[in-house]
Amino acid sequence: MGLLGKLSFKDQAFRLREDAILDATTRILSGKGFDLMTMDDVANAVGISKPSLYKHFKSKDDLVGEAMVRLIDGALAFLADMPADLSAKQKLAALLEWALRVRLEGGMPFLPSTSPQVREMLMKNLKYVMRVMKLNGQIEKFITSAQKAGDLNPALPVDVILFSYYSRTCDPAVEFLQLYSKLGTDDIVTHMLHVCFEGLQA
Amino acid sequence: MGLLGKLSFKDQAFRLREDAILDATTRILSGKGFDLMTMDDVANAVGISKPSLYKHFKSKDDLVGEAMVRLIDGALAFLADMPADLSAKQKLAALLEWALRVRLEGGMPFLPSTSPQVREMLMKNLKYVMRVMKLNGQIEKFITSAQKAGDLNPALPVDVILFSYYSRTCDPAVEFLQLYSKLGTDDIVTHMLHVCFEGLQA
DNA sequence: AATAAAATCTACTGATCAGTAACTTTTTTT
DNA sequence: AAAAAAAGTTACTGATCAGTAGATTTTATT
Repeated sequence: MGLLGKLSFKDQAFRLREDAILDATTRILSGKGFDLMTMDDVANAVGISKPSLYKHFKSKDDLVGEAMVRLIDGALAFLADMPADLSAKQKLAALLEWALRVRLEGGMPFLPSTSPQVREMLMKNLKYVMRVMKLNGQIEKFITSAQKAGDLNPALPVDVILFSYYSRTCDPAVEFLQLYSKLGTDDIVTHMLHVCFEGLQA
Repeated sequence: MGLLGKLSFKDQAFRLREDAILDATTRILSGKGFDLMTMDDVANAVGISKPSLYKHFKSKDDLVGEAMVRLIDGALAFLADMPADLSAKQKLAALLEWALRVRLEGGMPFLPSTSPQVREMLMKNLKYVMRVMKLNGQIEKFITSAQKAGDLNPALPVDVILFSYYSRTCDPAVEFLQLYSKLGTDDIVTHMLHVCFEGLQA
């Protein structure tokens, strides 16, 4: 065991701490957003000093970028594990449900921020950009397949469906229903899926 | 004319400047959001010094509150001017279209922010709260009427429709389509209206 | 056990920002 | 025309924050 065992344990502790930092970051980001989140918030939430964060991440931007990368990796993993026999529309619905449940448990959306500043920051993060392009590619493929299969409206441009779909993954109605209505998680998810695909009309 | 005329002109100049401040605030809020908007930003945009803003508004919160009040007054005025013969669903569609066009011209959404900090700030502004309640009341009335008329899905809770509807007035897909697609304003509006009421399905 | 290296922390720096004090300019009043 | 008041500005204050320097503690090595 000797030397190698001790080194491996130390690496594991480092990674565990890094995960704790990313978990805390995710929670604080979803509650406060990028601009109001401070490095002291994150450090306090983990129970370490702020400069210790810099052992793991070069800067606040780096930290947030990694948290976003982890989130998108989660979505990509979810897609990779999806049963192959689902239709493209069912896959889109399953991913939307996954994203909604992540959010209802305190996670955060993976739509690129509408804030130009945050978007610009994330666009400098190659790891993030590559993952977003991969995820986009997959979702676009589902959309065009579902349009061909007659499950999604073929008269709507792919862009319109893509951006609307992303927007439904972080629909603020979710937060409002959670805060102000008596609906439980399952009902919220069910209604949100319905509104996304069927709209509001009768 | 004498004294009264001069006073009235001075008051008018004061109000013109106040409107210019609110216009600048609206533009900057829609681009940067509340947290990143600074009083210096607003002052520079108007062409006056920062302390001069405090002749009109007590604080940053007061300024932003008034900008939001003005926006909701705009929506209420739009509703008041609506032809009486439109169905409830048509009224909802017309208001959504109005809101989307305001946003496409650089204005900002009137959905209460999902940021707890901004929400809390606005909840302290009685002028704002009263107007939101009035607007909510009217929109809820349209929703229940449209459900009864069979135009909106009666199986969806009013809350779900209300919050989803509000969310569609500030759908981030609009910004993304504006930035990244070749669609013009009218097409964006048309598609967004369609997605809101009919959803994404075929 | 003593020393060196690594890790973590407290205290600090420089930049930013809301709001204010003091100064200057403009307008009004006498 | 001179004085007073009002309006507007420059310069300032205190608080906050990302990131860092130096001090302290912990761990590893001899």
